[in-house]
Amino acid sequence: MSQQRVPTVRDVAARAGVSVGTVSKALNNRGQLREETRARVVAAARELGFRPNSLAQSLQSGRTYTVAVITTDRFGRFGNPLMLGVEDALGADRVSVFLCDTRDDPIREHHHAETLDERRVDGIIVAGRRKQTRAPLAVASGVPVVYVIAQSSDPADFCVTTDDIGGGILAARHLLASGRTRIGHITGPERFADPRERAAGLCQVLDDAGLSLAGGQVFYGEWSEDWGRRAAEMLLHAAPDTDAVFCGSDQIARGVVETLRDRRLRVPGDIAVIGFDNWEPMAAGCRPPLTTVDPNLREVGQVAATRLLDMIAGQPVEGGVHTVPAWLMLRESTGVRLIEP
Amino acid sequence: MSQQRVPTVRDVAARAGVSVGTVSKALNNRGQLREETRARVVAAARELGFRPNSLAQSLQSGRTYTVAVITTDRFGRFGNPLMLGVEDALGADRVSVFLCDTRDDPIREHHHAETLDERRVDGIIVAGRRKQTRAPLAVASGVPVVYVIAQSSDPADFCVTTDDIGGGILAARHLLASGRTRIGHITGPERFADPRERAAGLCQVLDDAGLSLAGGQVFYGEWSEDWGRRAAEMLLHAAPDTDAVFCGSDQIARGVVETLRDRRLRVPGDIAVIGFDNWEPMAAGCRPPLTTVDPNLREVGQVAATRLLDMIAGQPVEGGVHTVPAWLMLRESTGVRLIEP
DNA sequence: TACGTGCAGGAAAACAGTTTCCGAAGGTGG
DNA sequence: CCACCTTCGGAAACTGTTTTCCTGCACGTA
Repeated sequence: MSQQRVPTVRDVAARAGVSVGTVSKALNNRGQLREETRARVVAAARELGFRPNSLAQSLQSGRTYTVAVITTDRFGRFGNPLMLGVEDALGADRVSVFLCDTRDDPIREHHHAETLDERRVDGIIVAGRRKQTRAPLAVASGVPVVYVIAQSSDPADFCVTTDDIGGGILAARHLLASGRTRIGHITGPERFADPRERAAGLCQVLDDAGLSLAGGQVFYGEWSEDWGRRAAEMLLHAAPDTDAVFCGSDQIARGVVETLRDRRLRVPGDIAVIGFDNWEPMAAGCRPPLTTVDPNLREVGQVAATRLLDMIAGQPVEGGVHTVPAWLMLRESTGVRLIEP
Repeated sequence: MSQQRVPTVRDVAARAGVSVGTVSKALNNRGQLREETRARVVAAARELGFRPNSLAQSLQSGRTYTVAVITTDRFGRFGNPLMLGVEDALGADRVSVFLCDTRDDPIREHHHAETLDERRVDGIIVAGRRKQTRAPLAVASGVPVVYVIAQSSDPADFCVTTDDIGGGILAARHLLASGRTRIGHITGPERFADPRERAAGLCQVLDDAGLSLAGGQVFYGEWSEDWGRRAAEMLLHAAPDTDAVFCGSDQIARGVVETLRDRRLRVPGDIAVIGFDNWEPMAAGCRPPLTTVDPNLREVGQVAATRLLDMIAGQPVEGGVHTVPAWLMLRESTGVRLIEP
């Protein structure tokens, strides 16, 4: 095994016949050096395969060019587009990211916070799975923290999250615009803020249009296909003339569509169905493919990372909650209604 | 903003009335110190909220306690259980993980490799999305690298991957044991090794049992529900008496199940269906819930990380491919066959 | 010839720890 | 009473890099 020691500035200096300080200057385009000297140093560095030790650099500069993402939701699918957005913003700056999964365990979170403290990360993104208020991350004062989806209980903290009310409005307007008027809503647990906000957005639009919810209530339940199937039965029982269902997730929507098919109801011919999440494999694999509200998690991640970078750069970022607008992914499940079924 | 400087050993030393060397010894249980002195230092450190700068520690020790995971498959779902396994193994050792997404771009990969080189990570896990042979990661000699799923073209490298042949065998045996004999196979693209191996496992068991593939061929196609739907039609057309379908993914299986239902064929009553991946929301949300082969990605991640830790610790790890056995997640789609349909 | 001036590059001090070596007490035995 | 050993803790070197200061040296001018 060629266990040769990795070369340092000293090795480069020796090979180029200069001092270490000169090597640093040459490699970083600093100071006053003859072009010939600079070239000689660069050549020596290349020949040795020299890579500056970033630990030493960070120790000296106080910047590590690392950011951590602390998440409770790795397993879940939400983390993926989010991370993509984060990397979009961070990658440009040569910032590396530590991924820390707390598995919803406060002890693990604390443990990670300590470690990150010691590693002197430049900033931290705390990503929750749900919209809720949480205690601020216990971390050394001075390290910028941005909260994502779940917000900090400290109003001075900056938080970026999805616009669920807006998503509900978007879905509602779209259904109305497609000529639907008897709209039902099947969604997740009432104890979570996300489904409540989506429902609020929907109801607001319905109110404005002088309409009311098909079935007379929001069907709160679970985030599962099975709940979608069961709730669809309930909804159709309560309001057989329903002509659209807004679902709180694509999974629920899949279940709803299945029940509708079992009942020989056509989608979108008889009933339009709209989902939430734009979880590609779920929504696109559905028959018919699902129109769905995309909460724009990638953008959420991008905004979070960008603002974090601002804070790291010392720009003042005022606290508060920044919401990223959702958008509508149009597919077939809300297509044109058949006039004569 | 309370921008107070973060405390260093020097601050702790001053407060405890000792020298910096003593602080280090006290905090790390090294050297010969009176218990009283040690306690005094520990108290001072706690009062100041002292956290040792791990950059300085690493610079000195040569170990960073960081590992990087370079992946082409973040967006995909495979990364999640894999990362879970990696963290299982790494977490115990206080090792932090850098997550690098190459997005399948060799330039990005190279760029990441350079950065990791400079960060002096202790080791690297290179995770591919598919079983294939790839060029070794271009990284400074000496840094241990473990390959996951995709293997290195250098036989001296260590690689851990899934057992797709074994998975196919598992599925086939299970179907046979449930009394099925006319088994079809619908799967992903033929150009990938994974689906070919799964098919090989299946065929091997069928051969041994003196059976042949329903429909006379493997139905290679795409990793989509839609392909599952279409291929199921083709299969039933070619072999109407098919009594089981082994699918190369849970998505395909969902499509197959849908076509079967459209055709009024009961699952598992008339036809058993078995998937691959054990992608929970897909498989469990299916009606009936899908029996499926779990490729054990979490275990793959664990093994990879554990061996990497071994390599970092200096233990010789011999190159070659280590495969992790798959297991069967039993749900309802392969339940007992109805004798009289 | 003496004296600024400016350029090129070296020496050394940071950064924040750990570790090795060494010396000063204090106690013990001859 | 003195030599010696142990115990405790300090001083300094070291990790690899950047940065500040400083010193030669060549050059131009008086």
